[in-house]
Amino acid sequence: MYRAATIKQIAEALCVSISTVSRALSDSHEVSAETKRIVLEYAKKINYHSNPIAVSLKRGRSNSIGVLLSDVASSFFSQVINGIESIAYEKGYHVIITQSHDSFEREVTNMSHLASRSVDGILVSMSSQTTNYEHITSLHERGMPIVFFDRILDEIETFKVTTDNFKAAYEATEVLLKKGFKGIGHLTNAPQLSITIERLNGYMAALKANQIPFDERLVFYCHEGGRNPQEIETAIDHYLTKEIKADALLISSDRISTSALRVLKRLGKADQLTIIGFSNSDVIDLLSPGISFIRQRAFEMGEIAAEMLIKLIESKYPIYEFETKLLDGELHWKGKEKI
Amino acid sequence: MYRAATIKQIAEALCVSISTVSRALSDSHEVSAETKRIVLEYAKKINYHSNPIAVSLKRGRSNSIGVLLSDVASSFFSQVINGIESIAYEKGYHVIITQSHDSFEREVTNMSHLASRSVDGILVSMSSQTTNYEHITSLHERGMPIVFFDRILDEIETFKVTTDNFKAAYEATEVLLKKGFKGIGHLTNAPQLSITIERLNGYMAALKANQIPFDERLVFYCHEGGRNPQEIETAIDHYLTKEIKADALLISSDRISTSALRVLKRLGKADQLTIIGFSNSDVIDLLSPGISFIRQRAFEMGEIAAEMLIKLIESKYPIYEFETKLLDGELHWKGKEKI
DNA sequence: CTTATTTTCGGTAACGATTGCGTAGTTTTA
DNA sequence: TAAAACTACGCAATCGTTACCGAAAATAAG
Repeated sequence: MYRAATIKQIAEALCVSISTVSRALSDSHEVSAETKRIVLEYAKKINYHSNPIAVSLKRGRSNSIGVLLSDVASSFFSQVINGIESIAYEKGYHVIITQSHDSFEREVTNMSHLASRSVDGILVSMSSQTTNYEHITSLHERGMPIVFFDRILDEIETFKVTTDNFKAAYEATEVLLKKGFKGIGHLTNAPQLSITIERLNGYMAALKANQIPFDERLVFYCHEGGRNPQEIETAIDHYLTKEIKADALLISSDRISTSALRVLKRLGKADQLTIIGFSNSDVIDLLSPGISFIRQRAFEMGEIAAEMLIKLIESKYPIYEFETKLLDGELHWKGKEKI
Repeated sequence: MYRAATIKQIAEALCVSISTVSRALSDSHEVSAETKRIVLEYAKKINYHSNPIAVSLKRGRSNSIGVLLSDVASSFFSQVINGIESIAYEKGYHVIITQSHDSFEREVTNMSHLASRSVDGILVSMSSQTTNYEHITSLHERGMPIVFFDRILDEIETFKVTTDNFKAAYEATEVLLKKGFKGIGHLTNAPQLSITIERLNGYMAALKANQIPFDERLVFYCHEGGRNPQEIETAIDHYLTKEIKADALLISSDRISTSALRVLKRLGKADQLTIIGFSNSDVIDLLSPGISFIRQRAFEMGEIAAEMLIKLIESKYPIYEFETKLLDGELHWKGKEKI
């Protein structure tokens, strides 16, 4: 088996002490220029690289950050990861990805797994099933740096970054109203998620601003976030019943948007419901019938989250001032006016 | 700052030696049942978790695997990651993701970054720009377990898993021929990639089997893999010229397929070229005009790759028999017949 | 030419866990 | 009852690195 070179080997070969080698390699002023040169030269010759595990043990830091999200195989989250990775790479951190698949149990085990793996900090986007935050608060209280992105948690005071969901949902609803739609349904995610609440509020505010009474039958929650196709079928059936009188839908997630469109197409009723959905799919513009969408600045969100976390990790003094950064969604209207 | 509990603390609290605590925790027979009970109980009480960094240093293994691929924000690769992560999680490994963005330099630096991070093994899908394999062979020769997936490398003898690209391209070409298309173009990736070569061979073999002479003007390589939209524009322009007489395209990647479709739609010539493309997008069925596609078993590929790598890592004896596993692509025909 | 001060380096104790070896104390065997 | 064997535990080295402390040289100050 392959054994890497160590400073001990260098020390023995050059007849100097281990300390001197260590200092020479870290360019300490406590070692002469000549000795440095010799050590560096020999280190390069035998292809020495410091053992990061030993350094981690010594320093109590691993230079890696954990990411906890529901699913990597989603256009939104994979773009976020891309952003996270770009910053982490730049600052010399490793990214360790774990998926909850929106399961509470997996979120809890992943969380403790990451903690026991001594990551220096964790980026979290909540699972939609989570209603108990004990696993996060306890870790946070014991000093683990945590930054929330997308699906954030009000209960914990720290840095957060998410889309301005209120505004995005408000604007989307308003567009639909301006285009003449009367019965705007809101098909959304699990009710406990921050993004669900924010978007619902934006939706309701837009209705109110336009003197449209809120009808709670027009709101449908997908507790499984659209993982279960049956859920979407039920939702669409619901909106297509005569009493509801929905003519447009504001849909709160990528998966639900596309699933809903699929169901409508299969039923041959795609023209009955105009969809505007949150989506970061890179082929959304090619869909037919074209659906309008709100694109989130996912890559940027990943970058900002990673920057916030690294700032938290590397701060010499405890931080008490936290920011919640809101990113604007980009609304793309592709539909027709309601006649 | 948060400090985790250590066996030393347990030892002091219970007035036993560190060795005893360590043995009790690992359920050694050299410690009495009573002592074990006391230690385990106390460990649980103070929420003790062994420090994996210390264990890694001692054991010379980190229980983490590195992944090197071009881009996480792609439906195919994100599904592969999903598969990798599911196996790794199950077997107690961490997954460290790095992206080359198809840049040779990033591939080299990521590779050495992963190696110096002492991952126990690496899963590699080659960058499309890579033509020099020194950074991989040298690491492999020094004993680093490496498994290739998707874009594999013949030069290195190890486990590999990829789609049966020859067969998939052969079948796709044959379907087009059976449907009556005469001028089948092949719009593909960078020429040095294994998948490019295999697919080209499948394409050519299908032509030959149907007595169609091969016309090299019908093959167009996207050296940047479609990252540059201009590349696709040029390609489509090329296929739309009269001399070429292409009426269908076999496209070798997800990004190129959708970009090509976008260009065609913009030109209003989507009906002139029937597309069949490799794609793992989960909304490909909703596109219009509908394009036919070959779906790769991405999740399964990730699972298999991770299993192979962990087998390699945990094998007590050196392995000399390697397998290259080929997964069938799933062909979905959505087009019309050529009149 | 002494006495300070600086430069340069070595010894050694951590970091947290594992493990071979030694050894009391107990039990088994002859 | 004495020798042998076993049980249950402690000591200390080790993994590769860093950092504190001390101490020879080398230089500067008086």
